[in-house]
Amino acid sequence: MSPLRPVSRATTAQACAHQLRTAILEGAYHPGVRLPPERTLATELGVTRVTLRTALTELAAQGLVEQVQGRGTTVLDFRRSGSLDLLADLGRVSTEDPIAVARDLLAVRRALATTALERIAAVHPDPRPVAAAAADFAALVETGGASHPQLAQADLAIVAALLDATGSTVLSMCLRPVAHALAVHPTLLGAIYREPAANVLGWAALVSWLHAPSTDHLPQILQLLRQRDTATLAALEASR
Amino acid sequence: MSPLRPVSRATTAQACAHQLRTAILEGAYHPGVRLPPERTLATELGVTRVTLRTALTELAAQGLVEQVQGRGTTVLDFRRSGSLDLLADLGRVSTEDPIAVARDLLAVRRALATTALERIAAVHPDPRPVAAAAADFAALVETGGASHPQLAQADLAIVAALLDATGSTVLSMCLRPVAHALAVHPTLLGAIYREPAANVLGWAALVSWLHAPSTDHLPQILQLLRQRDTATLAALEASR
DNA sequence: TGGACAGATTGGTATGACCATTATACCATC
DNA sequence: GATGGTATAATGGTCATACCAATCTGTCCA
Repeated sequence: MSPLRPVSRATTAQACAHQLRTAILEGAYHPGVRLPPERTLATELGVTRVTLRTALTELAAQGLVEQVQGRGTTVLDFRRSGSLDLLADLGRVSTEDPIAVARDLLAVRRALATTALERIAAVHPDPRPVAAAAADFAALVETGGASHPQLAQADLAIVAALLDATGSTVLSMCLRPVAHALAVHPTLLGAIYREPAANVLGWAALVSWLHAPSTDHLPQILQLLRQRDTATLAALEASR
Repeated sequence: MSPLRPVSRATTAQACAHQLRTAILEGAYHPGVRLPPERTLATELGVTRVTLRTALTELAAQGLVEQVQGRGTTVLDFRRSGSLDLLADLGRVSTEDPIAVARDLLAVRRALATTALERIAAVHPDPRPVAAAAADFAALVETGGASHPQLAQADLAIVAALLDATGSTVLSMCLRPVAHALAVHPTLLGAIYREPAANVLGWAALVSWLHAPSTDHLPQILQLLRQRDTATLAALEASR
């Protein structure tokens, strides 16, 4: 695998959106307060009003602000109306306890994974895509030089294959942002891939189950998952 | 509760976004294909390019399209990158089996509710906000004249109170859009509120558990939840 | 007290222009 | 034949300015 990644070319509007988003998530603007008028914000950020509005439209789509003509732009409570994409930013925000965020992300992932596996046991899908993705992950670990983000990327690919196997649009859309948030959580990756060989074993167990999925053997898989999550959290707590 | 709701005043850009969004969800534009150029779309929709761009920015934020300068606007696979807000639209889309969507929404809700209740059992939060919301719901049912959307609204309020009780930002953000999607699912409401008294009893059981939350009695609550979900699905299947 | 009106504030839309990136075809070089 | 450079067109990103539309606020008057 090449060590090169596509360079990221954020537009001006996305830079504005990023700055405003972190400001809101950090609590610089509390829910209910009004943002400065667009004309003011635009000059403060050194962009045109059109560009700023592009950024604000993005924030509105993410449920961070609400715009109404004549009144202004109001900050919303992202706990109530925020999009799940924000989970990825939540780990970086100083107002949230990163370990609590990690704990809840793991718990949600486990809950949804349980549902996904029950679904798989009911439909008996083709296990090969998942097996292939798991093999990629194992190969990546074997080489040894893979960075944590690279491992996370390969991990996400397995999850994606697993979700495709369920054939459920709803499950895919729910679980994927959670997995992504885990993969970009700043302090979590080290704990998750502390012992990559264990991750490989975990996936291997899942893949072998996948070849003859039954709800009978499901508890063992889930037990393994829970053990790994608690171990991850313990490592996280220890490194605090 | 007043029967009046704030009137919706969609802007021109939101109308454009709505039209494009349903077109994509319906499959008029498949993932990977390019949308017509902005200048063309704008004239077709009878709006300025600025307004159209506002709509496209919203779609991009929802993970439906990707814009890159010089190349064009590409349709994405919303199963892979779509925001959870789209779940609410998914029930209306003809390409998805509404009953399958309902089944998965209920399953996800149950899985996340389980996690939330485990969390509540650990922290013993103040049960009064949830009890108050449940009382509102019961009162609404008692009057008899409440419409299904009104009941759904009151139901959402209970879920919101429950999520606030967990104190978990992640859980709130994950479960709320699912609950909202259930509340606006076109064919589901009738099945859910077929026997509103049963809903009241279910919430009452939850509230009483909430006063002395323990993981020991949790399975009974969850069993009740599962029974109600299967009954709802059965009613849905029967009315097909 | 309450309603009507005027003005200021603020977000929404329209025009027109120009910049930056991408894709494509063509050509020169090796 | 493959590689790399270059011109050109297509397309999204940004800018500047103006005006429309909804909301808020204060004032005045009945």
